[in-house]
Amino acid sequence: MNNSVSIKDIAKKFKCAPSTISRALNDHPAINIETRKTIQEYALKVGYQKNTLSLSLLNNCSMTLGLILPSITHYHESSILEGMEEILLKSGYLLNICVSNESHTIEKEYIDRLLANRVDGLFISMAQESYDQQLGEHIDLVIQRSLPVIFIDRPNHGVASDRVVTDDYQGAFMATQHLIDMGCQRIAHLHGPSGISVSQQRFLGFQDCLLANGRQVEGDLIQYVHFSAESAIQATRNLMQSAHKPDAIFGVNDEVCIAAMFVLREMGVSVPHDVAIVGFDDIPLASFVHPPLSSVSRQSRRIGEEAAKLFLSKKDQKLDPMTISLDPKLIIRESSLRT
Amino acid sequence: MNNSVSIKDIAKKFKCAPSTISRALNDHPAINIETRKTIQEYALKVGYQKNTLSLSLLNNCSMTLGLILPSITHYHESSILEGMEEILLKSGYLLNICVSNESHTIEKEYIDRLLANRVDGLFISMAQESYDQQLGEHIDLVIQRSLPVIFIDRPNHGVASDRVVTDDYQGAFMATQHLIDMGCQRIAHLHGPSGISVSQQRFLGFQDCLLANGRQVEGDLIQYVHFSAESAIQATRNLMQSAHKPDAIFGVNDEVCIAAMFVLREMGVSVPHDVAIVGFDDIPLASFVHPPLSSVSRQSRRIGEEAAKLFLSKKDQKLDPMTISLDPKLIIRESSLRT
DNA sequence: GCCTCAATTGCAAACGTTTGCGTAAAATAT
DNA sequence: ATATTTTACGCAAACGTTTGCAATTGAGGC
Repeated sequence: MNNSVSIKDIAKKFKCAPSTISRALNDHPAINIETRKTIQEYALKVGYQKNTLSLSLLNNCSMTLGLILPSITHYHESSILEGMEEILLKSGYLLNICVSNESHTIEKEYIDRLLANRVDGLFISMAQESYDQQLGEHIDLVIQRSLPVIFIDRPNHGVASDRVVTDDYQGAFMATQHLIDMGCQRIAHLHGPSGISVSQQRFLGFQDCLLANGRQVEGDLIQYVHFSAESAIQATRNLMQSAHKPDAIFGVNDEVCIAAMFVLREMGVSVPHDVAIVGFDDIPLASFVHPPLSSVSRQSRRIGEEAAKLFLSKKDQKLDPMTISLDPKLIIRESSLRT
Repeated sequence: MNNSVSIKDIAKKFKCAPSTISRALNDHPAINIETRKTIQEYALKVGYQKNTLSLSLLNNCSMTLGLILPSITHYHESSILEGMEEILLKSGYLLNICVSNESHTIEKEYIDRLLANRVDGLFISMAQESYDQQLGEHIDLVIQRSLPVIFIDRPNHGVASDRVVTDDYQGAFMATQHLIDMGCQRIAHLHGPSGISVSQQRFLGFQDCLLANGRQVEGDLIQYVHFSAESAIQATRNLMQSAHKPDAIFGVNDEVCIAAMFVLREMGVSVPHDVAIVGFDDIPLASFVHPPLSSVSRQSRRIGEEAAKLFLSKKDQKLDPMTISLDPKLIIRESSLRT
């Protein structure tokens, strides 16, 4: 069944000790240069491949990391993964990917498996269930074992921890201010799932910007959605059917905004003339929908890169918990441009 | 640095042999029921976590699989991953994710690492570089070690192997036939990167459908693009600036079609009236662009599920190489509906 | 011929866990 | 009281690799 050849096998062929083979393959100078070459050539020929598992066991270091995400199908999440991969590739690590599907149970299960496999570190964006119910003990346990844990996007409650995030608050503030600058009077918000940090921060930035401009958040201009386009359909209809129609919408992400634009078009409402729109994430298609969607870019790929770099530096030296907050950029396109 | 407690540590506390602890934790009946409980409670208290690495070494089975993809940011790829995860979660496996970025060098490097970590199986969608240059030896080597390898989307050249794919040919045929049925006379194709199976199959389906309807592929109606929206901008302009303008476009994926619609709108060309459009993949946003995009759905998530299931069944019993081909579904929306 | 030194290679332990087999003690049967 | 079974646990090997230390060999100096 398994054809893999071990150092012991090679040792038998050469009638010598495994230690000699090991040294020869690692080019140890104590081994005769010709012996080395012969052994190396033979190893190549028979396709010897080092078994890292034994080393992991010996050195207590598996060169493997874990990444737990609530989902992976959104551009933001998969970009994080790609950024992370790019850095880790150079450093010799492998990445275990785990999709929690926002479930606390699954998240716990994955953490168990990752710990059992002795990953050297853990990147995690907490499941909504864990976050809502403040179920962080399973993660605290990990941290207590002095295993590096780096939070992505969604922080752990209370506990000081390493984090890489975009400043969602600032991004939302910028987006809202832009809509105000465009002369919008009644700015609605498609609010993400409650309990999730990202939703909360974006709402807060939205709210504080209104207050800073001497306005109030009006309850009937807030509609809750999930992160999917579908969920924004009814929400947008609700907004437009109320007595107090909005003349702008700030959405929790681009998908819900594109869905909103779809509904507005159906209703004969013009974007940006009647309703201006700004989204969040700046997905690649944002430039190509009609009208092109203004959006807050959160440098998704860089989040992954920075998280990976943070792990690498924490591995080398003991550092206090830190938060890396990336600046969002407002990309203005037609959907919010009023002349 | 490492706080993890081992069976040996527990054995010392209880002044007994490690084997006793092992058996107690595994609820072996040979161990006194009360001893068992005491040990189990203690293990729980000190947070004992089984070290799977030692077992992997012992049993030659790591309960870890590898997934190598050219990229992960497209909906199709991340959906495959999610489908795979769902099945593997139940079976106790972990998944190592590797993004080759279409590079042969990186792909080889990742395969090396995965082999060194003794993954129990490998899912791979070959990098374009490997595919173009017929560089498959690194993968053949893996198969020779009787390590299960399952190809996703892009098959290995020649060699009989396990595959899970969508029938791209059939999907393209259906899409083209639909455009013909809608009365389109000059159907253009935004052709994906050459050398990639997916591009080739879709072109072949397109071509054969034209032939089956007594038509020919016309060279100036074929434009090459990458899988990104950006790459379709110029390609679409080229199509529309030629003397022989198309009245329909079949695109290699939805992104290029949405970009094409963007260009057509700029040029004042009406979709579907002047140009009908059908894409491929049926990404979630396809329903929400204007006009809603007709597209061939390829059940991305199911590809991942079937691949995972195929691995599980191959693990249990020796099976001949097989190809699982999933039927594509044509989803007709406004972008191709001519009345 | 003896001592020293360098050049090579081997030995054994270690990482954490499981498991077949052996063994001691206790319980039961005769 | 002896023989037999049952109960409960320990021993040691195994997985593959590295590494400090010991050991062997040969050459060279005297």
